[in-house]
Amino acid sequence: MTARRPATGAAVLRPELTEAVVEAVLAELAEVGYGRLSMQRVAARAGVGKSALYRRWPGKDCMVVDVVGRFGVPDDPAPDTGTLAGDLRELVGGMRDWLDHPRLGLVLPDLLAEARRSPDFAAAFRERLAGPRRARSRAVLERAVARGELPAGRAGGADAELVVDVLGSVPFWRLTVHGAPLDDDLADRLVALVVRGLTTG
Amino acid sequence: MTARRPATGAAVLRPELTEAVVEAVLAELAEVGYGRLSMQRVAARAGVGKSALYRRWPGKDCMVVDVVGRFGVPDDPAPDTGTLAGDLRELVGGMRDWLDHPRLGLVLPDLLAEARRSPDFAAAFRERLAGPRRARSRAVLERAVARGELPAGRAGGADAELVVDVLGSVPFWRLTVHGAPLDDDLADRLVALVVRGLTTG
Amino acid sequence: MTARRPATGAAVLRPELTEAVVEAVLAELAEVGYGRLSMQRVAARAGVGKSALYRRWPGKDCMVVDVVGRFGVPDDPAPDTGTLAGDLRELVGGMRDWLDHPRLGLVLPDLLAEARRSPDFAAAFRERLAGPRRARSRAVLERAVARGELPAGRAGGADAELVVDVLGSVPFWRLTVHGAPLDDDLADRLVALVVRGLTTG
Amino acid sequence: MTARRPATGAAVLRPELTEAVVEAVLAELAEVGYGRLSMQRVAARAGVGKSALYRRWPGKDCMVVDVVGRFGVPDDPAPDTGTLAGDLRELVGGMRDWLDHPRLGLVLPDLLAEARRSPDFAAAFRERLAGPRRARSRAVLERAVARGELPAGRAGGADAELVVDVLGSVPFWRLTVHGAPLDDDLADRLVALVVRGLTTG
DNA sequence: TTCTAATCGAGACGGTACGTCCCGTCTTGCC
DNA sequence: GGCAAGACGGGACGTACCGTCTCGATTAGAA
Repeated sequence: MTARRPATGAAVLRPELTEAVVEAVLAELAEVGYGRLSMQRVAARAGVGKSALYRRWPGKDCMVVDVVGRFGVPDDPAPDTGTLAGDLRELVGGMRDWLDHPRLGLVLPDLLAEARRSPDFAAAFRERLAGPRRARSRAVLERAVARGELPAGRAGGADAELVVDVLGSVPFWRLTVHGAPLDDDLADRLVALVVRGLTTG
Repeated sequence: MTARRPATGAAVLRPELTEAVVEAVLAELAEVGYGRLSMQRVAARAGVGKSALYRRWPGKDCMVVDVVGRFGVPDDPAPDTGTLAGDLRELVGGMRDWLDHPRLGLVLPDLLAEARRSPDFAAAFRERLAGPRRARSRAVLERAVARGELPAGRAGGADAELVVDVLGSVPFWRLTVHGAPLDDDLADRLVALVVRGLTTG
Repeated sequence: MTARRPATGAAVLRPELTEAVVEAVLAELAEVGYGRLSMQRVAARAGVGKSALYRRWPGKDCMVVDVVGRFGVPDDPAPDTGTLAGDLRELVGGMRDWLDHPRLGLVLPDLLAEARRSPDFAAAFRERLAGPRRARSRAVLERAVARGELPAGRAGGADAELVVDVLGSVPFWRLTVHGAPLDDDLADRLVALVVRGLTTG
Repeated sequence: MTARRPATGAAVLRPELTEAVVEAVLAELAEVGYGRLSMQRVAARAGVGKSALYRRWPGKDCMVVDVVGRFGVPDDPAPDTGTLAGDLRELVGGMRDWLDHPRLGLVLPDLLAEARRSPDFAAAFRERLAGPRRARSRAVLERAVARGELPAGRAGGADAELVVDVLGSVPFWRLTVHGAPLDDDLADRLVALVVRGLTTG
């Protein structure tokens, strides 16, 4: 589920071709989705031969995971606005924007569907895409405990896990089931609900 | 205003064949998913000709939506355990069991992915599958308001919408992203989080 | 290879439907030919149900042979102009006109092709179509012998057989291989050639 | 001005596959004829994929014309026995043998029928099959004129055209309408008839 | 510099599925 | 029982891709 490396230094896969292919894969994914993505069309769109694709990846699955993996992880560190609510708002907003991205947004549901069936795919997905985002959310919660905003017991363990899921799943669900991204009002209400849920009782 | 009768002669689609096809579609969906589902395999599995399929549905998309729609709506009414927490636990558990169903569970992510791209598909999905489930959740919240467990202002409007999303999306997210269904402990914690979020502040 | 007759007199095949079907068969044959003729289209064109066709004939082959047989035999007797050359001109002209008929002309090559493969078809073809025309030609030759225009020995036996073939095959060949009917000049030359061939030596 | 070479890379249609397909087409044509010839059966019989067929020809029509065209032209030059009658006997015998060929013989009527309806087909048929054979017949007649056996005026123009038709059409007609090839006696009589027709008057 | 080995495009290869059309049979309900 | 309407299983059509494989041309490191 990852890119091949050349065996010896004799002739190296030309990186500009790889880039062209990556661009083409993203464009095709956005337009027709994973299921209807065709290696032939990707190759044609990138202006390369089919063999250039199969030389880099063993198949469609791996190619897509690898390509999407290159663009899924946010480069910036976890938000730090000084308050839990502020940080959560940032997280939810970031998730929403990622999902609504004109290129990547349409792809995530495809990947989830594929992951539900293929364990390899699921593992790659968790490692490359879900994992890094979850780590950012955890960091926010831990910082809130450190600041004393949250009781350590509740936010540190299973509840943290749960909140991480809520922050990821609700923006996804709104976009997919309702066909429109989570608006600012609902995002604020979601953050407020979670904060109240974590800090009371 | 009744169902249209043919002018003369009978030639009605034989219902036992429709049932056989529906069974075959579910089985194929569970095994290979929507993307790799093949009409000819469905026909062969059901022991019918391909034309029997195309006589009933104009294509793969419609067939799958229709077939899944027949099994997506729970027959039983909204749970009524007497307490909001109890009702929510029922809802979350029902959602989890539906998603984890050996036949339907594997299909939902496929449908979401398809819905994200095709507006027709999305509309059918919302009407046949998402809508009825959301109505059940709303009924639970309204009953809690009627019982005085929830303040009317909060549970009636946008917050209710939000909670309905949380109840649906988290079980889905656990199963899809983590590859394992929401366990009882997490389900309880989710319900508790939501109840605290709704009743405090 | 012939039409079915009703077993008993209880309910009789309605003759006006038969006529409509025959018309439709001829029209379809002229337009698309035997190979691409479809029972469905014939039934639709005739405004009847498919079962009306299969109730009258066991299949496509028989239906076409029967229909064409109804129109292939010239009603008028063998020509009698008083001279062999005149009679032959009439025969060749009649053959040419029949082959060039807007409805039947396009069908004969289809029937020949079918006959080459199916002995039943060939027998029906010979009996219904080829036989009557050959009889007319033979009558002309016999009359020429009776008039003393031809020596009995030559025109009576194998040579007559041969001439009958020449008179039928050449107009067919011109039309089919050259795509244009035998013109008057060539028809005259053909007759002259045959007459010289028969009367000299 | 040589054959065009591909810009880069090879990927040339493998000739041994073409040969296998040609063999399969001939075999299927002989067995079931043009109308019932099926591309998938041809492919299966040749042991190739269907796409190998469509890569070579755009459809059934073209494939059959091309395949038959490869085998329709006699390699040997026009016969030259020294006498007109001898040459004509050779021509008629050759035509009869070609039509009675276990593979090609059954196909010609199919082709004629198709040609009668499709001008493209007819043109291909005339160019590839009929044309070369007619040229051979014409050469024989011209040689007879050169030898002084025939008067130039008669054999050179329209009468030659006619004789060429007679020589082709009669063997075809016997085989197709009577179901049996022209026997030697009738062939001799036909030649005699034509020679008398050409040399007298 | 020459040799050599891998990459490059192009595309043929055997397959599989698509959705459409038609086959000949069979069933149903009206006349 | 004739009849229309049309569902039924089957099968061929021509198209689009799949993943593999084979070409000749190009290119770049190792000898």
